[in-house]
Amino acid sequence: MFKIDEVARETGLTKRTIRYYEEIGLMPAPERSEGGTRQYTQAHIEHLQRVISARDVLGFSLQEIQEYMGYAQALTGQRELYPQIREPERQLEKLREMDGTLEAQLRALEEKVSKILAMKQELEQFRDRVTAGIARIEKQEQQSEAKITEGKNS
Amino acid sequence: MFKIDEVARETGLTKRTIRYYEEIGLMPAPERSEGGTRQYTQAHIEHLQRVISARDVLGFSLQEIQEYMGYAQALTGQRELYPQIREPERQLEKLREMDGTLEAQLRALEEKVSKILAMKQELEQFRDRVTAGIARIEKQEQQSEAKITEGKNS
DNA sequence: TCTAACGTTGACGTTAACGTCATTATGATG
DNA sequence: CATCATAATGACGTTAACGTCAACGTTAGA
Repeated sequence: MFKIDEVARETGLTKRTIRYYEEIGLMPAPERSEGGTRQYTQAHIEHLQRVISARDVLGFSLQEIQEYMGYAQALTGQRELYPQIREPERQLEKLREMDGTLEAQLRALEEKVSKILAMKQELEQFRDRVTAGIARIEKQEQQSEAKITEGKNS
Repeated sequence: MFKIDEVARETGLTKRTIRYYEEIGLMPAPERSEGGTRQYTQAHIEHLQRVISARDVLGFSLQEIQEYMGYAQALTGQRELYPQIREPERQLEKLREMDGTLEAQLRALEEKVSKILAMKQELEQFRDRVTAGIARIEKQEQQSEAKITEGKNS
């Protein structure tokens, strides 16, 4: 059981942000002590770390993260795969909807990866030019040093 | 030569956004007609597309994109690799600084890619569970259909 | 040349994602 | 049990990234 300040230290978020994420439903509300103090578990911390990852890495808005986390929660089994619907027809419908959403998200991720890789290549090319420039100048300096030494020796 | 509305259509940005990007220095100010109308070139459009890519794919803030674009511009040769500095010492210093920044950015990109791939794997696992669920229900429905047919035949 | 459609420049509005008080309650500690 | 660091709540403030509206100038076509 952690208090909010420990969670803040663990995750790097501020206390305000943690409460805010709870407020907008981005994280499950933790249990409270008798007096009302929030008591977090390890699961809350992990949840937050996934949120942070999605926020920073994917640049998702917090709303988008909510959708994403819906699936992630279901995946980790914290929530049932699909709610208790009796009619197989409705179940199928729901599952197919989820399948479609997931496919779309996967495609989006793939596109992001390929775009990032393209940028990475550009940066690498540029870095190569920079390192080549460094080598060139260093060589020139060596040569002028050599000349100075030569001059001394003559 | 394009007018702002065409650029907007090409890039998917709004006119307001295009002017805003110019205002904050995120894109080079285009030439103006005698009357003051902005006249964009193909280069401007390409520039904007790179900005969009960095914004959407990397989730960079516009400020971060400015730094990134600084290097990208240098890379495409639109700006000199490094300004006309005469002293090789200062040149070296500048180049090494760029090298450091580039290395850092490359590491950041690599981390992003690996995190995205991790998320992708999770989503794929989940999708597999969903498709399995779909298959299971479809099979059940087939079986009950078969029973009905059997009942008819008896 | 006249006009409708488009462009420009302010200037204020908006939303997301928090930051920053102030006030009041809680809880571990000597 | 007194006290002092923490926690909670509420409310207002802030910043980035545009949206929107008004007032006015520009341009291309009949």
